[in-house]
Amino acid sequence: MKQHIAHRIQSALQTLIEQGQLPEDIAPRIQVDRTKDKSHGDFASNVAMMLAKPAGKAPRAVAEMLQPLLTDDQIEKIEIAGPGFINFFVKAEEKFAVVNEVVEKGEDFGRSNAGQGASVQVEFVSANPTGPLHVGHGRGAAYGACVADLLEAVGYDVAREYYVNDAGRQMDILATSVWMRYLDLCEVAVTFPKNGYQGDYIWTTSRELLAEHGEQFKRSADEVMANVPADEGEEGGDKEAHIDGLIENAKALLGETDYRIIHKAVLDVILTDIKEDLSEFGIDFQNWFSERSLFESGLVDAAIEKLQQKGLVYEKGGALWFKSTDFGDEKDRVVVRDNGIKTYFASDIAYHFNKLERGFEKIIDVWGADHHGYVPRVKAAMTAMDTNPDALEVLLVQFASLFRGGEKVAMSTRSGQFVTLRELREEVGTDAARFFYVMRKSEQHMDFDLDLAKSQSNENPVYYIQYAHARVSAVMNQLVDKGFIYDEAMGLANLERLTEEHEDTLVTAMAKFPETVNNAAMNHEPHLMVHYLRELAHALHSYYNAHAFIVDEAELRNARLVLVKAAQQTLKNGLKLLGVSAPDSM
RNA sequence: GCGCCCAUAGCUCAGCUGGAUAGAGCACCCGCCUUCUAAGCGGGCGGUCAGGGGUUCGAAUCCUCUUGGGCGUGCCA
Repeated sequence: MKQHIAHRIQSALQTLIEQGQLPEDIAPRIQVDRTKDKSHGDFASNVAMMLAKPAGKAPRAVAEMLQPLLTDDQIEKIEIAGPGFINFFVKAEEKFAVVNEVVEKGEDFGRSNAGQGASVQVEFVSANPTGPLHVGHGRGAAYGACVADLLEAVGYDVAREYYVNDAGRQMDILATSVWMRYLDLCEVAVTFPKNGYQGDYIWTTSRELLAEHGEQFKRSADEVMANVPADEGEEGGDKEAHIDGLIENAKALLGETDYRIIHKAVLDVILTDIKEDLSEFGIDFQNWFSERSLFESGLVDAAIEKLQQKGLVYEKGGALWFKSTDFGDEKDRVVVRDNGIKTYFASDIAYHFNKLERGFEKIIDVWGADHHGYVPRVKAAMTAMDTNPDALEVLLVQFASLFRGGEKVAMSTRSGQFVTLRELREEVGTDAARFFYVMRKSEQHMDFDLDLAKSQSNENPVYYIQYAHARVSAVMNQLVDKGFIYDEAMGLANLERLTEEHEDTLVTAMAKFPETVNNAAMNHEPHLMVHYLRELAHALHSYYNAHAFIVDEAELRNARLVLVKAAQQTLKNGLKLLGVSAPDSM
């Protein structure tokens, strides 16, 4: 409808230009908006005001020239109001046509082909596999999932990917932590390093290793501790040097093969847990991309080599630097450290190059906002690698703080003192968690109120929307109890019987759904869907309170029922996009 | 210091790419269940859109400065 009106205005302007009533060189952006106030009709355009100056006429005069040219069989009336707005009142039968559309399309209502099948990769969560996901990861997970689902709904070919940081020092610390626990189980007298990973999953893995491999990895305490610098807390101790010493010994004593078994064992345990956790959270990835695979397949070396050939790499202080300043970064960045270890950034160069090599037209990375400084250097690398940096869009998600009883829940990743995503789901439920995480604009800091998310009351916004959905189901049950049979065809044939104000409001809200999906998808803003659904639910609740649906007269009854069922379907489709269930009873 | 983000009702936040009288929810006050679920509905209270300047028919929205917060600024990931 919006586009239809825009076209009408376009052709009306053309006519006026041909008649010489408007200068030829005007090319306004035709803007048609939904009105906020019903007295302003259904749609309004500001073209007259935009054209006032170039046309050398008063806005209202321009509007009056346009008005007679805009009449249409879908428009009830056109008014000129305020400073020069042209207000369009759409005919009721046009407005109610959306009910037919919803009935026809069902769960596809709201979907479109705006993306035209373009392939998009959305990479999100990508938390280091060094432990279970915690609530901090939850927001990125929920947000990324919604962005991906929304893009899919508007016709993009979406691939969800989790980048597994399974290479590097943190993983070595993890593997060594497991080994130390394993040694403890073997009754070797070793002290667990201060910088090691705590947590049950470390013990679990070490027990599994012992069960499966016996004492294959057992070494004496003297061997394990040989030449290892003192740990923190001891005299002259340094926890970093200490753990690095242990890692070195672990690799030397166990050999590549056995060390890898432990490394892989703990990685498998953690990844399995993360996958299960996310799946229960309603999020499934098409691909889990291993950072290690980038090294093993030589892609990291190839990327560095490519930069070298282009003269974009130099050596300084024993390290290898990438001249990212040539591409707008603040300073050059190290890709290979003086100890020969490649940086995380080096694998990221290869990774982003590889993403585009795989044929994605657009790649989206969802990162924590604390990584925002990282964006320029990745884009610089993409340019240097002869790939288009504009193909990458980085979406930043601010942290969420948990509040319980009005108090901020203190969290630190140190020594397992954090609330896990699983605990959160168990405490507030998946629906509330998904909903709360995307309720706020992603780049906004947010306070996650546990008590509110948990509360089974009117204070909880999730229930408000779910309740509206359930209510319609309750009405349909009631219908059967009263001995009526729902007749959809009769309802659709009698939509003109729906003349109440509440019915107009409801149907108008429903008509906004497709554009809301499109808006939320294109702008990567799932919170728009949250706000929309609240509005739709409100329209339904108000209608419910004002009018009985199950009336004696069959035509009116079925017309009302088909309307509320369409509203229910719309609520369901919207909730689905947020990963929230649509219950039939509560 | 430099860079990025943010500031709207008592609280938590919307405000679509510049539009008409700045909106919700919660909290608070007043009403509505013999009628389809009251996890609901209706009404009320509540604002110098952080502050100054600018752009124009029109600014919460765009530009600029100030103030006040958050984050980043590693041969960490």
